Amino acid sequence: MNSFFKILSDETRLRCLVLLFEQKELCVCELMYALDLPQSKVSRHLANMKTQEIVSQRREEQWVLYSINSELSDFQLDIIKRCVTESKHVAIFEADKNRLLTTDNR
Amino acid sequence: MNSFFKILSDETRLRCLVLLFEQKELCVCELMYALDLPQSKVSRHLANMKTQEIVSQRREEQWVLYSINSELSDFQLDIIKRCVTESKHVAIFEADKNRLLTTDNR
DNA sequence: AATATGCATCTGCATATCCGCATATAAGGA
DNA sequence: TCCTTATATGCGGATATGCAGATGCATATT
Repeated sequence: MNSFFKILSDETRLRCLVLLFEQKELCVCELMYALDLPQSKVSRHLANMKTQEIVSQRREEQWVLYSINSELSDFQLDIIKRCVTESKHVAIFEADKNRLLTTDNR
Repeated sequence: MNSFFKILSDETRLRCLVLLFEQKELCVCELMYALDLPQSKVSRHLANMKTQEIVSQRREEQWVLYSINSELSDFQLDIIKRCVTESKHVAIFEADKNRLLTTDNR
C-alpha cells in the first residue's frame, strides 16, 4: 500500500499521472513539453512507473504512448481520481494542462 | 500535494495513521506495542508527522497522546479514510489492530 | 548516406531518508 | 532524593532517491 504512495510522493510522477488520467494517452515528448522538464527526467519517471505497473506503454510509429494501467485496483484509481479533482485548485497542475493544450500535438 | 504522499509512503507512518484514525488518541507506547517496533522509531516518525502538521500532540501526565490533526484538509482526510477502508483487507494492518486491542491500555 | 527525432539508459554525484544505539529529559511515585 | 516509566533526540552509518549530462539506438526524413 505504501509503495503506491511512494510513486505519488514525487511531484514529477504525480503531475504525469494527473495529465495521463485526463488525456488517456500521451507520449514522452508531450509530457516533457507540458511539464517543462528535461526528457531524461520524464522518461526515467515513466520507466519507474511502468516497472511498478502504474502505467502502460504502447508504441505507435516513432512515439511511445503512455497511459494509466487499466488494471489498477479500485483503491489506486480512487486515489488518483481524488488527486485529479484536487489538482484543479493547484496552480502547477493547471499550468501543466495549459501548456499541454497549447503545444502542437507531437 | 506530493509532500503529503511522502508522509504516507513510509509504512510505519501509514500504520500509525490508520490506527490513530480509528482510535482517536494513542500514546507512543501503545503505538509501539501495536506496531511491534522500537520506541525510537515510532517516536521519530510521530515527530516527523507533527512537524508536517499531520498529527497533534497533547500531554497527559507521563504520556504524550497523539491524534490526527483536526485541521487536515478535506483532501488529506479523504485519502486517509480511503486507506483505513483499504487496510481492512491488508494483513499487516489487521495484525496491528489486534495487538492494540490485546495490550493493557498503557 | 547523412541528419534529425524520440526515447531509454548509464555514470557520477549530491542529498535525503531511515535506522539503531545511546543518552537526555520529563513526570510520577516510593 | 532516587527509581521507574514514557518520550525525545544526537550521532553515525547504510541505503535510497533524484538529478544532469552523455551516450546509444531505432526509426523517420532529406
